[in-house]
Amino acid sequence: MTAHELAMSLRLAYLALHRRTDAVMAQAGITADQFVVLAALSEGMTLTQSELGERIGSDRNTVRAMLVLLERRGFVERTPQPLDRRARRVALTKEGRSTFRTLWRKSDTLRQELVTSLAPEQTATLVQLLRSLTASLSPADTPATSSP
Amino acid sequence: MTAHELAMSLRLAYLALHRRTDAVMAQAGITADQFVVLAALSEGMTLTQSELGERIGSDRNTVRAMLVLLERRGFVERTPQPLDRRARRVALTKEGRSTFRTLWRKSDTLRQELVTSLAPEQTATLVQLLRSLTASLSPADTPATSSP
DNA sequence: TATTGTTATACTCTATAACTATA
DNA sequence: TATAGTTATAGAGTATAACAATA
Repeated sequence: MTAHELAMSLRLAYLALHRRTDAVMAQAGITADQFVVLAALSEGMTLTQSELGERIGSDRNTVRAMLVLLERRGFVERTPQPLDRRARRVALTKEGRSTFRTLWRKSDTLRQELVTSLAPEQTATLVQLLRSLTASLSPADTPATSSP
Repeated sequence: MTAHELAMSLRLAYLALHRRTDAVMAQAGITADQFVVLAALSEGMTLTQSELGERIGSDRNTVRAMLVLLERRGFVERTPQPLDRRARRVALTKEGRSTFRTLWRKSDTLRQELVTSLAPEQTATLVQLLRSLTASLSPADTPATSSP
């Protein structure tokens, strides 16, 4: 099994999931990526835009573009962070929370489908392997690694 | 381990790989997705645009857009398929093959990095799990499945 | 009738670079 | 000096819909 086959299977799995997610989220006029933002914000605490970007794997410019769209729709709000006035805390609005709950419910079948062919330990294994993959690919690795 | 955590780890792994691939391919002025097209075409036989789309997980309009860009660069050529004159066979040009070989070589380190933290059986397991994931998400599953 | 590919069009995500303001 | 976010800009990938040619 080659690294290239791994790359391709990763691509095909991600794109399939992304399309199916898009199809569900389109009901509310948002995209799969925007749903990822809502989901990240729904997990309790508020985040700065940078922190949000780190969580969802998008850079600050991309994050801003998505937030502007979501703000326009009334799903998120950004308030100045008192402690560090360069930063802005991002949070779901009441409407954002409500919309997210609805979309979460409507995507329930999809999440079930996703793990339907996997035993519980297989899901755990898969997540673990994917995370170690992501760690291997962190940009800081690239330069000739020499640590004493 | 929840389905949502699986979805997120899949997203983060794919995006990390995509970015790293983009960085390598930028040397030749192409994108990670265009490299995927070249790789698919390099595997020997020529494909129709539809077949190509199926392999790389993109729809026919997207495929066309990418092929137009690659054709403009002189990396691929499309010739009428005699047997079915609606279709067009896509193939790498000489320059396309040469460029692909160079890029393949330059992305060697990246592929090594990708599997560096994985034992060989783990890579095989991962590919197998990802494929079964993709299969679970095939769009035909969605409607209330009732087959006699 | 169904399929392959094209045309026209639009939108989101993505990224770079230069900038402001805060730290 | 470095960081958080913005502005301006551009490009790629994506998708939908209507269409032509062919099967």
